[in-house]
Amino acid sequence: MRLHMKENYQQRQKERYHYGRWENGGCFLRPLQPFGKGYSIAMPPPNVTGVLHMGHLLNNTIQDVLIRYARQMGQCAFWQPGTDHAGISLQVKVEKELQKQGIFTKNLSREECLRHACNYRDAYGNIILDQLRHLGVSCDFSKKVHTLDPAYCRTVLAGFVELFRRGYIYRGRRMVNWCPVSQTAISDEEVIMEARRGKLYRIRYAIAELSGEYLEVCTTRPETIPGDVAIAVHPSDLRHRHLIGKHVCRPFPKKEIPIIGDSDVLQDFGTGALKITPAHDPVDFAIGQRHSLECLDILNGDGTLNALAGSELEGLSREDAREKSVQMLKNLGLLLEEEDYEHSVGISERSGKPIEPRLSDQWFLRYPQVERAKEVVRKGLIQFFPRHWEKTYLHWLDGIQDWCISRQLYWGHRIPVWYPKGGDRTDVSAWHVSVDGPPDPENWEQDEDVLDTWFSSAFWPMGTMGWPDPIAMETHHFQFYYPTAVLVTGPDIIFFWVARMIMMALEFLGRGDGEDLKNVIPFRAVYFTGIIRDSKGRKMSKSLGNSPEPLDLIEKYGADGVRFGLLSMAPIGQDVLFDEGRLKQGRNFCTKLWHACRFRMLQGDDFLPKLLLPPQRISGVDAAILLALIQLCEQLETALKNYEFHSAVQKVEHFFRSDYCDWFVEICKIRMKANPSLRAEILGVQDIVLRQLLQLLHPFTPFICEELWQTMGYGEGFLQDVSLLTGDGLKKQLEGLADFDGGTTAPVENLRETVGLLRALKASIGLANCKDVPMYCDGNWEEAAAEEHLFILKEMVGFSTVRVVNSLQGLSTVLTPLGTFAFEANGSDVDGAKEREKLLREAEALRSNIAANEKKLSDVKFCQRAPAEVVAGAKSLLMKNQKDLEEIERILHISQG
RNA sequence: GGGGAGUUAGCUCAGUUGGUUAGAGCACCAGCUUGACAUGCUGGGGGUCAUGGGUUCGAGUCCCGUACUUCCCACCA
Repeated sequence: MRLHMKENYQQRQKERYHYGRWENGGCFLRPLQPFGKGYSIAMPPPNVTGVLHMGHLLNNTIQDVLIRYARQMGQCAFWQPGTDHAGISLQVKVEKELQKQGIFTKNLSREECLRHACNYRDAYGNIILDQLRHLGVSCDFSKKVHTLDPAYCRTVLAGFVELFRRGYIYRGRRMVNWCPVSQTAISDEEVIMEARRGKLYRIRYAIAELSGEYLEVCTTRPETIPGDVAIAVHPSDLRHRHLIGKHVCRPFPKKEIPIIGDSDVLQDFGTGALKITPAHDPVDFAIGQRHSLECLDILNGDGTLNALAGSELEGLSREDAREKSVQMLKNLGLLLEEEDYEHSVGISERSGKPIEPRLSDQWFLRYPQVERAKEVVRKGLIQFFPRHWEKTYLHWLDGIQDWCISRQLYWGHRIPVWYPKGGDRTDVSAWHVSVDGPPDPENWEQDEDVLDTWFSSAFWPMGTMGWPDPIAMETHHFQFYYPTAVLVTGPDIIFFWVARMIMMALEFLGRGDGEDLKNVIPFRAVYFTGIIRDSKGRKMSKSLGNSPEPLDLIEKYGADGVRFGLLSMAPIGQDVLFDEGRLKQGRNFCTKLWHACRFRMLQGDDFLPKLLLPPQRISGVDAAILLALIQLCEQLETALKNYEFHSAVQKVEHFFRSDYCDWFVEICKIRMKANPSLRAEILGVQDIVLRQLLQLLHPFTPFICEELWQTMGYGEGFLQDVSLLTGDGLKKQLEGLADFDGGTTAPVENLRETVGLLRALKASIGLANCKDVPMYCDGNWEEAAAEEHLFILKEMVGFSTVRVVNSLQGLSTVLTPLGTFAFEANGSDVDGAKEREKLLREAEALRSNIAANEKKLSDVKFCQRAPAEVVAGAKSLLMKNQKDLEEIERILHISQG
């Protein structure tokens, strides 16, 4: 009969309830009066256009774990949330949206465009943060910062102005990556090289001075022929060098162009001759510069060909123009061959279309503080977890190129540079560069470009804390909370973001060395999460449809379950193969935790542990579980210190399930039944464990812990505010409260091992469910230990009595740390033959181990060179094996009769 | 082309400075409605630690080579 109705934990209902309580209770607020030590994390601001994905869940779970743990450890914890205006990404989305309504932004003024974009941002911008609430994030929403907030804009512009003044920012006409779809320049990091299948065309140009002779050239881009201004060959190329100085006829538009010699041309590629289109290829551009060649730009901003390409190609897209020019070459008899050719093409990360190298006027940043940025990481001032990302970081900084920071968009921080109205824009001395603009704006025109989104993000940790405004820095407690403790992000933005934040902080917050640097760096550690992939290892993406909906998962498994599951599958240093089964395990863990607490409560209110009184003397299984608990605390401290969340979660789950529930609680039931007077003491120990467990688990599964903390009555107020004892602290506390036998747990371990061995024996001979069978022994067991634990053994294993007999012959026998025991088999092994075989195998294994160990110990080198404890270990193992073997031989001898 | 990471049970991964007989979870098989929990319990099978050398008394662990996987960077028209 069941005493109680089945009951289950109403997970999502409780989660919603507690999140509301926390927010209303101000749990997440940055402490008003900072005290002690500050611990802050700046959340990587999600894009306002973003959709919550699995990466956000993992990333924010980790940050939440860290910030909650810091709170428990009594630190002033502040988690700064925010959103990123998302530059191109938002502008593209707004324009698509407007197009549906028949509105085209090219017909609108900049102000009107901005208004639409702001509306869009305001409508969708907070969705993702709101979604994150379901996960239980404890960031201080009242301090939320958006990258286009007025205050943050001042940060960004001040950064620009100062970098300009210091000579790091300049304007120049350079070859940049042009996205013809978004019609803006993009940075090198936003270009993804992709292998694309195309054709390599072998074509020939007639040599003007030598009628009937041709120079052959290979190209993948025949549509750029109108932009050709020369053909280059290697000056020492015997096939071609006599042609240098002569000319070829460009077929369309018809023109004679020179043949030049340049050693950048690869002799062994294609025909060894390279057509030079300086406006549309970086290598060609460089060659063109060297030879003072004209730059013939035949493309419009949208990627179509312009009038310079000639009337036949003008207006065509790049793709159409390629087809057309191939046809034209064919017609002219100049196309010799086309072969399939796979080569890598630069693709715009945003539009997915090939970028176009384009010469244009742009703003560039020469990175400041490159060497010191390397140094702070190399010297461990900023620690990377996992460490190997250091190499990627350092390598990138080694080959760093100037960064094109201007974008031809309206959505973003507009470049704070003004030119005299109608004046010459190239005259730098006439420019006005300031955060607030010129006092007489009517006489000036502001630069049209905006800054790359990542430029604004580079100031995130300092900007959110008020930099550079001294008053704002004061109110944000910059001194107290900066630098942030840790940055939690993906390794894919190590260049985009991590490196740039470090350089900006070093540039602006001080130039000191040594100790000073500790207050300058933007974060003391960077934890790189893995990228979440599907079970087949593919990146999760919308197009593949392999990404589960995060909110559905939270509905299904609860926020606690999702958090626990995600952490358990996220080992340090590797990508995460997503497995929904883990989330289920997470939920199951929570359910079991709830039931374990429920069991405690069902023992009666009179024992409800307001005071947590342990027994006067703690020993035996009580001491063992408490020691394991202390050890668990220590393991968690280490794991969290090293950002080993995977290991933390695994350790706590193992302790709870295996040590506490399956072993300790089951024994408690037996002890309480056998000796009701021990009830209060036993439950007291359970309370100590459960209370500590709820605290330990709070960072990982905050909701259920809060719920149980309240129902169990373990403390007043919010769980997060109760200071968490370290393993050492807990040990001291226990020693202070009771006579705590923290000594050897060997007897309990022996008991546990014996239980396991006897259960296995019973199962293997078909007695798993028989509890009324006698257990036999022939008198050689360690009675003292057995007596103390006999009733536990009886119930845990399931036997009626111990029958001492003269011989174990014909019985199924097993060696245990507490002695040799036997059962009378049921059906499958009536004469004990099966177990005898097992014993024979065991004896065999023991003999070979003994032989190996004897050999080892007789080896003089081993005894001399191995450490003493290893030698001693081998000796004691040898002895144990010999003893076990003797015992088995004795049993086998007896049982063979 | 340069660099990183990896290869341990069917799957996902642990495995501390080299030291007893290599672990966990999932999956699988068998048994169990047991007074918290079947979202559970008990038991079980399953690994030549990718491969070839080397160092060592001793190698999953350290060194060198090879193969494969994967990521990043650069890029030849």
